[in-house]
Amino acid sequence: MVKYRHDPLSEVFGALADPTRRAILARLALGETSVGELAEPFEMSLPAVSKHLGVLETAGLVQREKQGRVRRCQLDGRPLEAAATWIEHYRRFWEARLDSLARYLEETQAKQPNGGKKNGGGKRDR
Amino acid sequence: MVKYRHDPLSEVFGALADPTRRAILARLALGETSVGELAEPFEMSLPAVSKHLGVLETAGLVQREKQGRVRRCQLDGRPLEAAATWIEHYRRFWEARLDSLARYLEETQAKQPNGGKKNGGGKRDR
DNA sequence: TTGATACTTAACCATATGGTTAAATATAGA
DNA sequence: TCTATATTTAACCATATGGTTAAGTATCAA
Repeated sequence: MVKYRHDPLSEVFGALADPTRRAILARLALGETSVGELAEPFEMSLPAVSKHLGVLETAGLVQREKQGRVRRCQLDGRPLEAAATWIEHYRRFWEARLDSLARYLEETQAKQPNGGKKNGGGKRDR
Repeated sequence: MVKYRHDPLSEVFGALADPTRRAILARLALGETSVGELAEPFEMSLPAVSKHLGVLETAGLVQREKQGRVRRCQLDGRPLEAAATWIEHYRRFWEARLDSLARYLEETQAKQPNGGKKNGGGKRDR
């Protein structure tokens, strides 16, 4: 159907949306390794890990470099920056709305000495 | 095949891995709206938007609340926190490795007055 | 009660994703 | 040159995703 030309942000978030790939990044954060070494702790075939590496690579999070018959993989954290920026932006937005709600509640309480309760002494339904 | 019980982090990152859904969150950051209002700017059917909202809702990023025949949708930024924390962790790791590389290069340059070049005056191939 | 409005659910389709095994490729080493 | 090692590519499968249209449900309003 091809709805959008793969945008970088979607690729990065998509790459992070899998526990195996996050584990691979976790391992790679400790230092570079070969594909085989990387695949060893996982209960899946080597081709499966190789595919995950492919996803991480097209997202720009991993670089594979051929050294003899071994491929050394290393983390590239740069694409995480855009992702972090995006998240932080909306997180801040949301927190700002929370803050304004808190301010509103404080003001309401300041004006209504009963503690801000609406419908102060009325009957409650259950 | 069902490989893992949907973990929250994968759901959040998966929800963010689509431009339509990110646009929905962007709209919702400005304040709550109905589903119809939310769907209006998108070139897709209402059911499609409703499905996207479903994805965002199961990721905990959006809450839908029935008010009469209208559904008010609002952003919930809380799940973004875990996502931001995860990303920041690995970003820092990567930056730390960059820093230690930079330190290494500086040290190398300090010891080798030729500017840190290996193979100082030798022939270059190619 | 009847109809319009605001959605959601169902059924369907094409493509993507995540896995498998088997075969291909490239290089190191005997 | 032959063989073992490291990894990718190919072919395949089941399920997930992102979209569609059509039908269903709930509520407001005449």
